[in-house]
This record gives sequence, structure tokens and C-alpha cells, in this order.
Amino acid sequence: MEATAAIGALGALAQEHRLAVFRLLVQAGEDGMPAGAIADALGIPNSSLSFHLAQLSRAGLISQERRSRSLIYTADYAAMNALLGYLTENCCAGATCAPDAICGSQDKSALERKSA
Amino acid sequence: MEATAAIGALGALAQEHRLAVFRLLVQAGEDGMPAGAIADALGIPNSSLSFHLAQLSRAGLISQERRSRSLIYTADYAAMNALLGYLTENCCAGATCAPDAICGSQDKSALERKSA
DNA sequence: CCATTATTTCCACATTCATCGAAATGATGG
DNA sequence: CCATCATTTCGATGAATGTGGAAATAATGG
Repeated sequence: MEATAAIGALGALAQEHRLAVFRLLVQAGEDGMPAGAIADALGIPNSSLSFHLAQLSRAGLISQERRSRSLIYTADYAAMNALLGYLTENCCAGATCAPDAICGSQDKSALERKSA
Repeated sequence: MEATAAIGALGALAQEHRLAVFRLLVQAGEDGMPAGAIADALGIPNSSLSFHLAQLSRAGLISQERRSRSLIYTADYAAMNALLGYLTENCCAGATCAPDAICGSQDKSALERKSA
């Protein structure tokens, strides 16, 4: 993942409504949700939601698929994991991070295994 | 972690220079780096860097400590891990995410264990 | 104390972003 | 094709953000 992509993704998530939308879609799973349902669930006006969905989409965090009259939005888990991996990349100079205190003893290999 | 805190952290990272600074500190490890060294390493004017360091600090992503004449900045790994955990919370409705395809088979328990 | 070094605050400016009603567009079912 | 439903685009406005030189502040060493 490149810096530009990461900045785009982070910026897309750094907004109340967009973060809520993304988390809603993450929880919705692979079935996704139609725009209207998202608007209802979060109480966001259609025009505003459309704007935010476009931002998330442009950042590559969600994808769109038409089902009959509705547009179904789905979280892109691969993109999410790529972002998480980018943030912790080369943690503590790449060395296996000392004890727990540092780098939270996070299993980075598990993250990168799936986001590559 | 609360939504407000997550938005703050994401917004802090969603900027070219701040993302570079944060990653530099993540890689620097627990020793951290003085402001001047960061400015040199990334070629950012002092006044701009100071502004960005303040943003990262206000978001709780880095911390400050004076060492002689210098202010040493250090990445806050706990905050970082809390943020990562927040994004994947309740992935796929909380159910153990089906197969690999979804949620990237990420070991969430490992993340939350440390960020709580 | 004072000179020196490190970092932050101030300031003005241009740019980008969020909001939401109303109108336009797109797609379906009959 | 047409009525209808779902979603997006348009447009104007107010608010927040990034920038960097110059001056101010803070802390140390001698």
C-alpha cells in the first residue's frame, strides 16, 4: 500500500458519518446494505449520505453493486486490512518488537498474510 | 474506544506529513525522536512540524517528554492498537467471520487483548 | 545571569470539506 | 413506454485545515 492510498483511506474514515457507515458495513458482512437502508439506520439525509458513500468508494474502502433498483454497498475487507498493516509496518525498526509493552505484541504476520 | 476518539486519531493520520511522522515514530520504537531530528528526516519546516506534532498529540497518538533541551516524541502503541481494534469491531455481525474471504481471518482477539 | 539552542505561537492566506434541499438521472416493473 | 422508486448531482454557504516566516518562549550550559 502506498502513502497516498493510506491517506485517502484514513481521510475517508475520519468523519463521523463515514466512520459510522463503514463500521455498519463491516458489521453487515458480505451481503452489504442498500443506500436507503444505510440512510435509515443512521439518520443521514440521502444527499449527504450519497456524498459520503462516494468518498468511501473513492478511497477504495467500499464497493457498489446494483441489485434490482437498489445500490448495495459492501465493505472491502482487503482494503481495510491493507490499511491496518500499513500503519504497523516496520514497527520498532522491523525487529521483532521486544516485549509486550511495545507494538502491543500484535501478530503482524496475520495481518499481512491476508492483505497482500 | 469511542467514536470521537477514533475520528480524532484517523483525522490526525490522514495527512501526508503527519502520517510520515507517525510511521517514523512507530519505527523509531520506544526511544522516540526529538522534534528537530524529525524535521530533518522528513524535510518539514519547524513551524509546520510543530503544528502537526500538536495534532498527533491531541489525538493521543504520540506523547512528549523533555530530555535536556530537546522534546522527544514517541508513538503510543496502545492508542494505535485501540484504533485498529475499533475499525474491525463486530466484524461480520460479531460472529466468527465465516471463511477466510471475509474479515481477512484477522485475529481480533489478539488486537483487543492489548488495547483494552 | 547570559548566550545559545530547541521548539512553539502568531498570523494571514488559500484550499478543502460538510451540509442538505431541490432538481436530475438511472433503473425497474407492469 | 410510463409511472415509480432509489440514488446521485448541483449549488451556495459556513467551517475547518495546511502553510511557513518571523517573533516569542522555554531550557540548558557555562
